[in-house]
Amino acid sequence: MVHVNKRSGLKTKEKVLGAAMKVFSAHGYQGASIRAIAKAAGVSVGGVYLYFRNKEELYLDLIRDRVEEQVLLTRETVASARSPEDGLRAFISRNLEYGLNNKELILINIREHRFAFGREIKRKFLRSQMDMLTKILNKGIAERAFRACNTEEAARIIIATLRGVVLSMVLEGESVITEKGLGDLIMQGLSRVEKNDARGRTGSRMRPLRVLQ
Amino acid sequence: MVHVNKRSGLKTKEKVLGAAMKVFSAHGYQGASIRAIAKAAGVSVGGVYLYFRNKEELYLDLIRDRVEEQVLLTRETVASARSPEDGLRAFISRNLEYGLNNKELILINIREHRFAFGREIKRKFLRSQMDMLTKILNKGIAERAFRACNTEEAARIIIATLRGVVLSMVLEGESVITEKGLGDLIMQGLSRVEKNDARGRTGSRMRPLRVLQ
Amino acid sequence: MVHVNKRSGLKTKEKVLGAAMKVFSAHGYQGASIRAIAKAAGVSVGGVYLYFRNKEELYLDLIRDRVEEQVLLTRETVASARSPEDGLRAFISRNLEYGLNNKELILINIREHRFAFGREIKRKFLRSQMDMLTKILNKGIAERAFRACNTEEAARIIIATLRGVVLSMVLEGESVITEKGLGDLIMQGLSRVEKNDARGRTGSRMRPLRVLQ
Amino acid sequence: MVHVNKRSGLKTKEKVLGAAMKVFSAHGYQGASIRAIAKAAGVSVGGVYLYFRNKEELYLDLIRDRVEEQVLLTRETVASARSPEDGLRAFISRNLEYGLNNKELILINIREHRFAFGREIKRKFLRSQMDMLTKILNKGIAERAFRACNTEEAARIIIATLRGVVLSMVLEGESVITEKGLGDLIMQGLSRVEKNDARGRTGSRMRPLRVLQ
DNA sequence: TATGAATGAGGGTTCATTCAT
DNA sequence: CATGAATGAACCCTCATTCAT
Repeated sequence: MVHVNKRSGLKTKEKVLGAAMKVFSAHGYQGASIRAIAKAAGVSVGGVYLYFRNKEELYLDLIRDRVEEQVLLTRETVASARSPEDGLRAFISRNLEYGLNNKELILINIREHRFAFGREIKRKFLRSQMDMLTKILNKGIAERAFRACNTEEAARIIIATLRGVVLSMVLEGESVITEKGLGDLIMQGLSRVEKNDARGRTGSRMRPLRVLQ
Repeated sequence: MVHVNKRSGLKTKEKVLGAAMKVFSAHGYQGASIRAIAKAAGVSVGGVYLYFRNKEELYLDLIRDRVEEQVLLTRETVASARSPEDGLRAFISRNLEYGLNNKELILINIREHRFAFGREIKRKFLRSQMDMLTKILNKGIAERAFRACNTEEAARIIIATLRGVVLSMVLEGESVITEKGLGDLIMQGLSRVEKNDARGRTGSRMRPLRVLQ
Repeated sequence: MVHVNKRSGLKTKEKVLGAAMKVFSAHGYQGASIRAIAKAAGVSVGGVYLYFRNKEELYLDLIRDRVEEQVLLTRETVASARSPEDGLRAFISRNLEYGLNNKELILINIREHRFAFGREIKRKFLRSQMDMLTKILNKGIAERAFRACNTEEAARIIIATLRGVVLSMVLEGESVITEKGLGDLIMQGLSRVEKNDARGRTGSRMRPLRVLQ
Repeated sequence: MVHVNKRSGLKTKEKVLGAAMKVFSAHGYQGASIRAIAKAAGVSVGGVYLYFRNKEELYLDLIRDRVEEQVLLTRETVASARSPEDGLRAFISRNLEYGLNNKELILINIREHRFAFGREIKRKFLRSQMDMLTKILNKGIAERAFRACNTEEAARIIIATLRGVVLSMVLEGESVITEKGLGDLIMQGLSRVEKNDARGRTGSRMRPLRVLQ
């Protein structure tokens, strides 16, 4: 049962990575025990340490691969878009798809935010996402497909929204939100009134935020 | 024989709750040790167990209080809105404010999602939020202030968006997103084209999501 | 069984120290497990860590106390000697006695020599021994009780001899060597020939040491 | 089917023994890992087990060889001495030399004294040393070169002294002690007074040892 | 012969929980 | 009510040993 195939080394490493993904996402970094990961992988405890120097490195290996893959896929998807709107929809679509296919990773990323060791990877990922998105928005505004707005802010909001939606899907098993509904809301908003009324909104109540301390 | 207000009983419990909030949010559920919480509260280890049966119950007490408070505040805020749009903006505002004032709780809630014991509380909270929001949306559509749409879906998206935005603020120290920018995007969307074109969007590329397995 | 007495804290610490002495000397630093020490002390594993931050500190605490005690006792013993010869015999006597009463410590000290953390303590101990001894020797030579010799070297040899003898007693359960026999040999040597023949020895074969490399 | 000298079998065994000596002496028995020994020997982990059933046996093989060699060398050296005093000096010289050339072994022998498996080897070694020495002493006394004394005790003391001196050299990097100084002290002692005063010493203070328990 | 991936017992250490005081 | 010493299971990690190749 030990000689899965001649490259059993690689096989084991992958088994461990797969199990780690499951266990990390289910119990968090701290809550995940190497024992549990090893058991889930059908490997001995020592076996895990054959391929990863320690728990931290196993965790890092895990997220690094997935994040890089996602960056590449998104870039490629967006590049083949025919128009800014198409690009934005593709961006949304790709992110939703990615989130649904990597639920565990989403959770891990959010839950372990305080770990210095994962920070760098996440920062780079966020920056790459922001870059793609602002490019799309700027192009859309230039082509008069999108209304003028603070593209930095809009990009942030869209990314945050995607994160929130994916999170809902992961945490609550959300099934109501559709790709189209989300795209439509981001494109058209809720308001029924004619566009070009940027002034109008100021009329509504705008309570200042009260942040304690 | 409970001496509720002998100046000591309640006091200690509150000291512990306050300390627990700090420690849980700083180190996560697993990373927080009872010892650390007790020390932060200026109480003995045993003292903690005088008011909470165990770590889990302490955690539950913690989130229950805050969640209930938030539900009440939101309800009240929304109730005093003069129009659906006002109500929606107030809802957004209140949630952002709450998130900023309860960063730790946000994190804890997301990070410890796997705990069966927290599920119920969160479910009730989500339902209450959804109820308020769909009411606002339905009223807005009826009053022809909002365009027709799947209110259930829209409400979910808005709640997810708020969660995502708060998360960005907490995790990345996000400072670009403003309450107005967020409100505007939700109200008007990005598109510059005239409204009343619900059919139009279909023209854009709509890749079906590929979800693995 | 937990409340040995009101100062059970101190009691436990001492139980652990006693057990540690036994286990460390029996199995060496590396070979001694905290589990074994705890068991020998009749204490739980966690109990050990209540009084010592870690294994290293436990070990250090152990040797520090004993070494200091020995230094003081020796100093006192030597101080009350009436003559250099008396002083030397007292020094020898005290060291033998100490060695026999602290067999474990002797072993530990020798066996764990490579540990940086014990070095300082031992160095200070050796220096204090050397100081006392050279003082005795110098005085003896000045008083013409001892023959002229390199006191530094002689002191070293005597200390080494004591260490070797104690070691024999500890390792082989040596019982042939007596305090008197040892003292006599150090005082008079083996030779039957008259003294004042420092030149004579050169006659004997003196092969130079061949140290490899 | 043992292929003793197929240029490989013996070679590997020796490489391992050499590496083991280095690693054992540097880290002690417990601190030495088979992995480290294998690496130092340029051999695979499994390769070690081809020639030694386990760690213990590797250790035993190691000390056995060296000890036997030392016994032979000493015997030979002593045999060629022209007088008892020459023989004693040669014995001392040989032991010092051996100690300096086998520092690791010295340490290992002392540190791992608890191993039942090493006991026998050491016992035989000690007996052989004692035999040689008492023979020299008895002959010296018979020839009236040495003063009358308990030869068993004197031999023990001398062996212990040699062990102590070598230990000092190994542990503290002792460089003060010379072969001549040591020989002189053993031959002549410290005392300046005329010899043939075996009765005299009784005058000095002779505190009885107080051994606890 | 020789390799090195794999195993799992055991190492040091932490921490939720209990309970005598 | 309050304390904190004590417990022991569980954590991460190492390493002697085995065995398919």
